[in-house]
Amino acid sequence: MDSANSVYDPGQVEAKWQARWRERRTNEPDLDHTPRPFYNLMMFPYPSAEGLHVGNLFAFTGGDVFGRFKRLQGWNVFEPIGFDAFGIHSENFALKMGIHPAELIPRNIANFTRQLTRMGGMFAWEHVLSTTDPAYYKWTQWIFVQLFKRGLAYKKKGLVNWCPTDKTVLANEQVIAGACERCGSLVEQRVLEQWYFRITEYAARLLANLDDKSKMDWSETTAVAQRNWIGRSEGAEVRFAVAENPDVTIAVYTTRPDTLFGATFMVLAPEHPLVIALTAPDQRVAVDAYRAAAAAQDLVSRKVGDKEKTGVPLGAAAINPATGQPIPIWIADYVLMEYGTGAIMAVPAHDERDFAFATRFGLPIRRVVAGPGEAADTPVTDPFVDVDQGRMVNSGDFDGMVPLEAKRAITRWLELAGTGHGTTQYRLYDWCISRQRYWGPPIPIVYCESCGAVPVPEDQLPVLLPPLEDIRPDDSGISPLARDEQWYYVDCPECGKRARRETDVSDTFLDSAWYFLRYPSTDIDEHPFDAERTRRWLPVSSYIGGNEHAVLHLLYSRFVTMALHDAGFLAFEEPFRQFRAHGLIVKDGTKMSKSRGNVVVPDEYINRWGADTFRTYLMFLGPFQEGGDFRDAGISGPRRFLDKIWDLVSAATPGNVPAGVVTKWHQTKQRVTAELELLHYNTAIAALMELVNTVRDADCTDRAVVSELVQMTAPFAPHFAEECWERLGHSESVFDSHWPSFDAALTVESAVTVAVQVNGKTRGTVTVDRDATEAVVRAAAEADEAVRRHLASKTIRKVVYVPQRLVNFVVSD
RNA sequence: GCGAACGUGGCGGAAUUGGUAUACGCGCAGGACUUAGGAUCCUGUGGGGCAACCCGUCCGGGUUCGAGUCCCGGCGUUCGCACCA
Repeated sequence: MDSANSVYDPGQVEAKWQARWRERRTNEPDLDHTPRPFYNLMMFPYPSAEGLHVGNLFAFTGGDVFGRFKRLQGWNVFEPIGFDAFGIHSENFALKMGIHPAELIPRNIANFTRQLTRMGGMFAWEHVLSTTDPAYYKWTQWIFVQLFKRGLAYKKKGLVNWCPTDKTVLANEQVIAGACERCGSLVEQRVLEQWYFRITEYAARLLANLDDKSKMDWSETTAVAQRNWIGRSEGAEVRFAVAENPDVTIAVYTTRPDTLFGATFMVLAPEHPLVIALTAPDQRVAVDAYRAAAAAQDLVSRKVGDKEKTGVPLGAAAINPATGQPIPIWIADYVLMEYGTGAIMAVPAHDERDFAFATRFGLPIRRVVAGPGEAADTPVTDPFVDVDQGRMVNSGDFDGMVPLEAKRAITRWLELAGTGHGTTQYRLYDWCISRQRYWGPPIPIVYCESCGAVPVPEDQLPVLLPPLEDIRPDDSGISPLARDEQWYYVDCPECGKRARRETDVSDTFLDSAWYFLRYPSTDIDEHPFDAERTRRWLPVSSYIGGNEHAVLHLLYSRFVTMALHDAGFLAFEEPFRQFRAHGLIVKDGTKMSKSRGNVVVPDEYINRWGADTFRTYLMFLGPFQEGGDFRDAGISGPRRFLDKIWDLVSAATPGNVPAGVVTKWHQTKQRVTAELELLHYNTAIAALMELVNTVRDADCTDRAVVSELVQMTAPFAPHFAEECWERLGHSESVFDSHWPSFDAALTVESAVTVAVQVNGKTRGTVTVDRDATEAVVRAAAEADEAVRRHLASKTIRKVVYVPQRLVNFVVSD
């Protein structure tokens, strides 16, 4: 293989450099001393039995290209990887296979490790972690304890989402359109006692930081998704007195206090605590029946919109504080107990749902906003909802105002009258973290009859997951952990009396909400994250991952970081300085997934073409941040590109660079640098291909040009570049060289081609000196034959001249 | 229904502030070298026309000397969220 003319053999080259990187610890930065730390993070995978598919590889390659680029620019890049191996996904698969997850997961991790190594990722394997490792989940439990101590973890009995297939509770975020995100089963409502994290307390800060560019520079699509999820809305809480008993008031939340005069009835959620007391005797039977039906209903039919409205009157009334008139009180399942106050003032004239309800049950409709072309007495056929348009009507002193103005005025009036106040609501719910399953970190709490719920002391962590044989969940709502009596009973850490353990495990999303804090400190046992390492490496410099985690993982990670910041453990409150969402690789028009049966396994492609060609191909097939359709049709293109560079390396000699090549060379360096910074990998590769074409057309074999071509190709084809670099006579890794710099003066071409238009239509081009004057360009343009034809017998009215771009003759007959 | 993104050759996709539409790659056609080539190299490749030229970025309008790009109105695709008051 020392012949200069040898053929590029990816299998051999890749094996050689993977071994050498490991031996020389090429990808292991010195975490304690590096002067220019750059923390390059990508979302760690869940180690499934099927292994990595092309979609996963696309994401990891994109992250790796960025890390390698940064390293060539002189940063000390730390690019860790790990495994998110706890959770229902792993457990269900293990149950299906009849293999214990503790046995199955290490096998899968071994396979993932093989694949991730093979793709040539610049991973710092000495810092690999798995969330299932007691040395890791000890600290997951520690975080729970810290939140508990600060009152941010609490237990409450409440309505929860119960998945009848997975037999566990789900967070609201894990329920998609009323079905389990994982298995698709319809989710039921159950009343259970669960652990929650008080993320709602952070809603305002989580929202505000999204706009603080000094703390976080994120893809706008991701920020938008988080804003929507947090769901801030401004409105007012209004207290309505009950007509039959004015001492009792019912609070409602509305975003439209301006429409107060139009509230013609009130609706309570069926679960509202005042329902029983307010129900008139003759309505008792109907109300009880409705409440029972609502409770039995699954959340899908309860929550999915567009179904016909149902409800029953309580036989009671409330006084509208604006009009002083009594309005009937109803219960209906379209009002949700979890949001606002669980009660609404219904304004059928200006709300779609209230309108549908009023129409169905013949309730009064009172217009209080007249839209364009409407008057105070125009019948309501379609609720008018715009707050920027229209005028208030039938609203006493507020008539004539624009709704937006009336909003403020009526809120002020409510405050003066003492019947309400302006308030802010969030859609975000507290994070339910209890899971009645086996495969997760046990929640570190002990229940003692004398001391209550006691957190397990730090020096007794981790609470090890007992090696149960039968891990199957059941319908009881109690975790399988309760079956291990030896584990279940424990002495109270405070008084020493016999007590029992919490048997729920925590949500997998807690495991992944802090893993980036652990990576730099995996070799340190005393702390979850070493203070000095954390100071040097965090917050994360660049995080690249899928947008499917925009509201789950990314929001939880922000919350945990913020809580640890407030507890004094971290100096920063936002964990990811920069986040970029990559696109999705689809196959035949749909997302690649096992259930759809369209998963493409990368191994066979790597066998045939080599990892470097495959990486380059994946990055070339479309814009990284948009993804694309996977088809293997074009893979030979990137391979030919590498072959051509290989030949150039074999032929490289010191020599002169032709003038035309010099310009292209420097332009390419400028372009590729800018494109990589923006993750525009496909156009960066196109630019490199153009340079190769130019160099070959000019028969240029100059060593300097070829060397820099190799350096710029290195992020995409790392093993290939290392081999070329060695063949060019270097003994150090190409990644310890430098990123090519360009000379701006040399990117400028001396001659420019200017388009010549007549009435905006291009009729020809002229090539002129770069600094040619307008007169010279115009003369050259007019000399062009085709242009002359179009100017003949016309009058030139105007000439538009854009230097170095075009000259346009505006003519008429 | 609400929100976001998008619509360019046979295909994947390029196109600073509006300024030569189709870069780069695949595919295809012709040629060279070859016993052979699914290897490599060269040439061509948006549609129509012998040509001058005409038509072309989902459709219809508009602004402009000039629109893939900006504005208005449609149609279509994809992805989120879905009775949140």
